[in-house]
This record gives sequence, C-alpha cells and structure tokens, in this order.
Amino acid sequence: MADTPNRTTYTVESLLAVTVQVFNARGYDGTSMEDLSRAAGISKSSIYHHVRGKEELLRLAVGRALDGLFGTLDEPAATSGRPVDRLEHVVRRTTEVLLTELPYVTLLLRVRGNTGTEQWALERRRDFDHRVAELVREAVAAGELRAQVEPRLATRLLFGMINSIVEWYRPGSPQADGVAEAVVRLAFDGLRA
Amino acid sequence: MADTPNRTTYTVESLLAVTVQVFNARGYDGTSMEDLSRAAGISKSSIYHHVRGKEELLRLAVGRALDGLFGTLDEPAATSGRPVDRLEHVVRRTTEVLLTELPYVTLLLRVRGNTGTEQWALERRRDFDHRVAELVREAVAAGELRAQVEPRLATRLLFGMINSIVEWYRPGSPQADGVAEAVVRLAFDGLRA
DNA sequence: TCTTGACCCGACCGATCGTTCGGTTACGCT
DNA sequence: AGCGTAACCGAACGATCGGTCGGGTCAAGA
Repeated sequence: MADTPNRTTYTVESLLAVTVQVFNARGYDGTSMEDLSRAAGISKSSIYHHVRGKEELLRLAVGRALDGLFGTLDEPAATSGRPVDRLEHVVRRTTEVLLTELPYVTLLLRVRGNTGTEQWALERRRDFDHRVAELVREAVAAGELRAQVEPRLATRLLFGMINSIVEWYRPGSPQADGVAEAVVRLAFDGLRA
Repeated sequence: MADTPNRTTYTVESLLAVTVQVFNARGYDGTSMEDLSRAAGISKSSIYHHVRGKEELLRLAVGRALDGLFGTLDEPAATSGRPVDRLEHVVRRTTEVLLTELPYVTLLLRVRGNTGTEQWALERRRDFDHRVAELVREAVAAGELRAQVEPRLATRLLFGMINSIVEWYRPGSPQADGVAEAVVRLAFDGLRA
C-alpha cells in the first residue's frame, strides 16, 4: 500500500537526493533544469511531475537540513544540566547532524537570499544562531567559559568552524567520526600544548 | 599625469569595487550584467569598455584577494622564529587581511569551480592551505601544539573559523579590531574558563 | 478488455542571459 | 579650432533560461 518501491522510478525523495548533489557542485543559480534532468536521467519536463519547480527543490532540501539542526536543540542533554555541558552537547550533535545530512546542510549554508525561499532559510538560520548564542551567554554568566570573548562573537566563530566542515568533508573519509570530537576539543581547549 | 581622477567616470578599479559588492549580495551566477549596470549607474555595454566581460571582473576580484592572503606568508614574522609563533602571526595577519579586503576575500571564498577562472582560484586557495598546514605540522613536531588533533584537520577547522568571518562582519561594526585578537585567543587557548 | 492514473517524453514558450555593434558625447592635447 | 580617443549609449544578437503543453507508455484494478 504505502509503497511497492519501483527501483527504476523516481520519488520526490530520490529526486531530491540527486538534485542536492548537483546544486552543491554547481551552485543553485549555476544549475539549470537541464543539468538536473541530465543528472537524474529523466527529461526536464518529467521533473515537473514530481515537484512544482526549481525553487521547491531548494525549499525541500534546506527544510530538511533545518529540521535536523533544530532537532538537536530539543534533545534532553541540550535542555538541562550545566550550561557549558549543554553547549558542548549542542556543538557535538550539530556537528554530527551536519555530517549525516551533509549535502542538505551544505546547500543550506550557501543560500544567499535572492528568492523568498532563500530568505526564509536565512531567517531560520538566524533563529538557530540566536538560541545557541543564548547558551553561550548562560555559560559565561555561570563562569564556565572564559569571559574575555564576547558571547555573540564566540558563537559566530564557533559555528563558523563547524559549518566550514562542509567545504572539505566527504563521507567515508579517514577519521570520519573523529571530526566531532576534534571540533569539541579545539573549541573548548584550543590548539596550544 | 598618472591620473587626474575624474569623479564622474569609472576606472577598472572603481568599477570592480561596485561589482564585487553586487556579486557578494546576489552571488556570481545570480548577478546579471544588467544588475551590474544598474548598480554602477552606467549602461550594460559600457561595462565592456572597461573589462572583457563578466568573468574578467571575477578574475580581477579574486586575484586581489589571493595576493593579499599570500602576502602574509612572506612577511618576516611568518618565515623565522618558533613555528607556533609563525603560525600565530599568519593566523592574525590572515584575519586582518580578510577584514581589510573583506569584499574581495568574501567573493574568493564563495567560488565553486564552474568556470576556468573559478578553478584557478580554487587551486591557489589549496596552495595557501597547504603552506599553512605545513606550519601546523612543524609546530606539532616541535611540541608547541597539542598532538591529539591531526594537523590537516586542525588547519581546516582553524581556517574555517577565520573564513567564516565574512559571513557576518561589516566594516565599522563594534569591537572591530578585537576580532583578530579573539580569533587568535579562541584558536590557541579555547573557550573553557 | 477497458479504464485509470502514475510516470515520462519531445517540442515549444516568453523571458532573460552575456555579449556585440554602430554610433554619440565629452574632454585633453596641440 | 580641430583632432583623437576614452567613456558611454540604445538596440539587437544567438543562446539558454525556467517552465508549459499535449500526448505517449505501462501496470494495476474492475
């Protein structure tokens, strides 16, 4: 009933997976519908059988990324305990989500705000950042983080570091699951011996 | 002789300044020559009097950014002394160059590799990263940096943090010159109190 | 066997893309 | 004053853009 998955046919989900790869390789604006049809192996017009258009593909993709990221903020370890531990949990889990949903998060992070969908994505990203910055602020207030660095600035640098992972990480690369640990260690303890 | 700068007329340099702003706001692919002509206040065809085309504007812009970044590697403080001090100098100066040449570096960091010019830019960026990674390796070998984090990974995270500044920094913002110091402190000593 | 609907296609649409062209204006130089 | 040329313009180019259209194919249900 639900689905007798025909291997040779596309669902919105499987089409989205192909699409996001192409978007990431060529950029959203740099990708034509013909590029997509070639990558998917179906005609341009067939894509419109599954989705309303190019922008809907973008909306579905970045929505998925945002759901994953916001999910980490609602996990138990992120809502109770010492602020610094809750922050560490969010940092670690955000990194993990970024790695498991890599192509979708990659696309999200490259959105610039040209269309309505892109502006919506930017807005939700700002919400996320603000909620994390609040965590940093609490941890500083509790004396659990060094006070010299301003919370907003520290949050930005911290997530700048995390988000930059999409620029080089490829699944199946060596020390794959060591990445989240390295991020946490570098962020909280620094490089110096 | 050299120039009696007519205020009302464009040079390649002044046209480039306008162009880079638009490229950063809308993305390179998302920017049409008409967008540029509107922002510059001259006709589309007039742009071709100054440059060969859209791609040349991109090449000039990212070239300027690359020259600034590579320049830091050749400064005296980056070529002699303890590896960890040379690294700290490169980190600090790279951040400063990023801030002073902000729009050009921003554009450089968003290049995806669709055209020949973009691929050339990516190549030179990789060269830069490799030279910094070598510095990190030397510092680890000298026991001046904690050994747990692999040099290549640490370099990537470090410059991911630095490069992310272009996503939010705006000239004239508060604690402007504190940014480079915050980066150095966070990178080498971490967040934890 | 006939119908239905999911899935896909080639052909085509108006709009916009980066670029070119022929020609005009304005200013520095002699 | 007259000339050369840097700076600029409107109009148009072929190509490609995102999207539409009418119809074809095929498996499942009646």
